[in-house]
Amino acid sequence: MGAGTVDYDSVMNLALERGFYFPSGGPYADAQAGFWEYGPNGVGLKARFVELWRRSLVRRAGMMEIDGSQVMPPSVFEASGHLAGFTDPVVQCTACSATYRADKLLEGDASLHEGSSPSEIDAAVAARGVSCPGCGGALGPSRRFNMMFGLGIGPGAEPAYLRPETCQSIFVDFPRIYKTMRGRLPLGIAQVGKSFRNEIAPRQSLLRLREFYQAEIEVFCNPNRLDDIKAFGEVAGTAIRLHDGSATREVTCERAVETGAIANRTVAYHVGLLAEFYERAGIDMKRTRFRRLSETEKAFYATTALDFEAEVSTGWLELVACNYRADYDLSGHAKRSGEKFEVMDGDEKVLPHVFEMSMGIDRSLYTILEHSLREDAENDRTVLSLRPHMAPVQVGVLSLVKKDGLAERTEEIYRSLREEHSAFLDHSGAIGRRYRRLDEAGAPLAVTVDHQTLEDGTVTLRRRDTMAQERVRVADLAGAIRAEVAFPAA
RNA sequence: GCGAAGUUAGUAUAGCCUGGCAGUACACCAGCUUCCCAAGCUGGGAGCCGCGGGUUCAAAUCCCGCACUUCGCACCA
Repeated sequence: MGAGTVDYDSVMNLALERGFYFPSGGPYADAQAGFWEYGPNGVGLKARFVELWRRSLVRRAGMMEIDGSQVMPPSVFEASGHLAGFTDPVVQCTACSATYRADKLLEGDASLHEGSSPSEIDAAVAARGVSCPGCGGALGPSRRFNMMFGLGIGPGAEPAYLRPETCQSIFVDFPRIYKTMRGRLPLGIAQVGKSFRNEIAPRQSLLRLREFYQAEIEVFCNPNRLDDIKAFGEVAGTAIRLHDGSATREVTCERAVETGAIANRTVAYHVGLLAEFYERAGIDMKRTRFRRLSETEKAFYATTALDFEAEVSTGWLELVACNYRADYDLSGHAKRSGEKFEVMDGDEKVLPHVFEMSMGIDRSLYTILEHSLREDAENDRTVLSLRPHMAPVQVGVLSLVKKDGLAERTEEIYRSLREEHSAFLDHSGAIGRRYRRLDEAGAPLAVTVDHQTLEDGTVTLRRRDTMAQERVRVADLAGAIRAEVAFPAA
């Protein structure tokens, strides 16, 4: 099947029909856009994605994982720069009420800078005589639109915010974790959880949400020892696809450092682990790239920035932002809080630098679905070829026919498997229909009980991708499934 | 936020112009059949027709408002 025959709509349809995800607030008309729910199969896929992330990144690189609060006080976001920087100055036309970003309309105006006040922007609008690009009407006064959701805590409605990224608690907690958990540089601290952004125009289901999952990793390192990574050899030969703005070329992590395409081994090591993780997650790596961001695209804190992107039917999609943030975060929190964020690295006292990998989980799951879905025209079926260790349903347990005690025997086998494996019991309808349903949900294996089972204690084990079957003794079944769905390791 | 088009069962849709019992296909459930790949037969469940208001004896249908979706613009740590 050609890649082009699977598009956004067929993934969306699969998601709705097979319980992967659907809009939140179903029956109510005032449900806002940008909020989606995961159904049973979506939860299963997400759980396995996160488990693979823990194995392939957190545990493999000896990181520590925390789980921080989603609500944080204003001071955190003063220190992080979000209160000042996570806002867009907007102006609205008084005639047609179209809204524009003021800094885009005034691009190139030397009197303005990031964080110009509304009055400075109004002055620039007046001085240059800017009017509405749409209808030519007069522009109203500018205001700042902050993308953070504000909250009122307690009866006094004390201000607080839903976090717009998970990582701030990692920075705030870093000194405590480093001390109490006996950390040593370089130290990765990881967190998976929800973040919230008040997007003006959320679109395309999981691709742009107002409430979404992130998996973030902050690697704290000594800026003087960025090439001092013991495990670098593990990924030295790992290929990554680097995109420099015009061309994409595949290089090994080692070569990327030698040629200066990647600044140091700390960055290259983690980028290599990331690439291996996504390969294991079932994304088609030939349709991915690490894109180097230009100066104008970089976030305001980043000194070097790579976006890990995947090609899907709607275009290139950013899955992970990899930023070298230097000491921006720790020095910001040190200054705002008055606490000390320096730590000892051997006999050297350093304020660690941070390399961040900020992963969008929802987008990653969408990409896995799109890259895994195929139409098998020859056998007239739709197949979700998830890697076996990623599948929300690992094994279907079917009776070929219900009578002569086959149903009862099937249920016994189902009960013996379901605690260890995600199993699905099905008696009803034609066997081919049941196989196809399992194919569409991505179940890699199906066990079928037939009359021979009653005679010799064997069942058939069918593989989703090839439709091939073999006979397996019931006693060996759990082991066979375990081997098939095991998580990969280096 | 702007513009356009939409919103009817799990999914895709007909009906709307011209107001009068909400239908079809696939999917789903049960039974029969069937010893391995969406077969067939019989039966069944499923929808406050996006939400709210108005007109009318009567609204999926006409009018108004709102929400959401898609596409384009704009936006996007």
